[in-house]
Amino acid sequence: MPAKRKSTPAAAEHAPLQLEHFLPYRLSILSNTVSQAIADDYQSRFNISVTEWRVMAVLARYEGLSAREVAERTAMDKVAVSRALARLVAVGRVDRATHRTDKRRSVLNLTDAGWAIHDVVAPMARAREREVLAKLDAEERAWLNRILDKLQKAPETGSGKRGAGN
Amino acid sequence: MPAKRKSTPAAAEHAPLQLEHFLPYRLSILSNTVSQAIADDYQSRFNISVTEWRVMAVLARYEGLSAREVAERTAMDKVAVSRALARLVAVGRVDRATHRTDKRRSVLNLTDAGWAIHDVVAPMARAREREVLAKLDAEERAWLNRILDKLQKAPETGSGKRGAGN
DNA sequence: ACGTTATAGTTACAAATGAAACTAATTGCA
DNA sequence: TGCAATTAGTTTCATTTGTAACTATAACGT
Repeated sequence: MPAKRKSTPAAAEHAPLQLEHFLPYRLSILSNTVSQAIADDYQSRFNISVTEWRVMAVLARYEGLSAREVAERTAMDKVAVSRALARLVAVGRVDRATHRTDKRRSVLNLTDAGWAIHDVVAPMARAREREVLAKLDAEERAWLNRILDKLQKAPETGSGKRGAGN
Repeated sequence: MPAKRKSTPAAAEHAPLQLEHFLPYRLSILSNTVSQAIADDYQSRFNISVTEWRVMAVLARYEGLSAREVAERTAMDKVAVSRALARLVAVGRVDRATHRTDKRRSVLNLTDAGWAIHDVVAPMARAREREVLAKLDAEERAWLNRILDKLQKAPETGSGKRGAGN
């Protein structure tokens, strides 16, 4: 053991992680960068959060969903969905009715105002995605798709919590 | 326009996003799944957060950093680092001294207790990463690396906030 | 030397998030 | 029927996080 250890590139006996090559860390940075870039676009303009936008996005695709179904399709938990919906209904972007035969369930739809926002934000989001993907060539994009599919599959039998983290 | 619109796969005129094919969304899910899987390991056992772990990881690699340098290397903002350090110092996992010539700066190092935890957690984290990567073959892993490098480069000239989101 | 500006880090407050408890309606089944 | 167990959704409370303001020290320009 060296008597005097120099400051900067240290501590080899402990095999420290190199964060910059560590997959979870890199994914986290990338995911945040990309999501933020998109959110910056609409957050200021429409005062809408990522959570809210995701709810609107699924309601645009599937009309008349219940809150639970929204939660499933957004990979958010039901409390987060409940809160997002409360705000969206309050500002008149989503219409909430009660299911005819099951009075526990709500029946959710975008209002005209909701659609109007959707029709601005969705193309913006797509454009941003395109910008990001433009850094890759066609072959790389194909591999990325394939890799994401494989990584998302088979959540390794065990424990734990899942889900989107806005 | 159809007089009666069926409920489920709706609203084509509005070109809604398909979240499940939307890159930012997929990255977010994947990143959270992977980070959570690892965090589950150490969070319960050592009562340590992702933020704290990242700080410890860079201090393991570079001794004597200042808080600002830790922030740079973890891609976290300085407030988050300050808070993580406060806890780490409080529980005796990090030692904080003051820089000789610049009394604003702190000089941070893992304590023995900090190293002990590091030496358990780092191999666990690496093992989890290996589990995730085991879903890919060697070729896919190579592409993934290359793709992540390219995506992380050139944060598209513009605006915005960056950073890791624990 | 001295005031201005910049930098390191912390604190205070508001908003977002997560976990658990809770209400209400529905289902299953004895 | 009638009651225990489920399911949908909300509320409450504690914790976390983000933003801005703040303190202290150092650097810069004259």
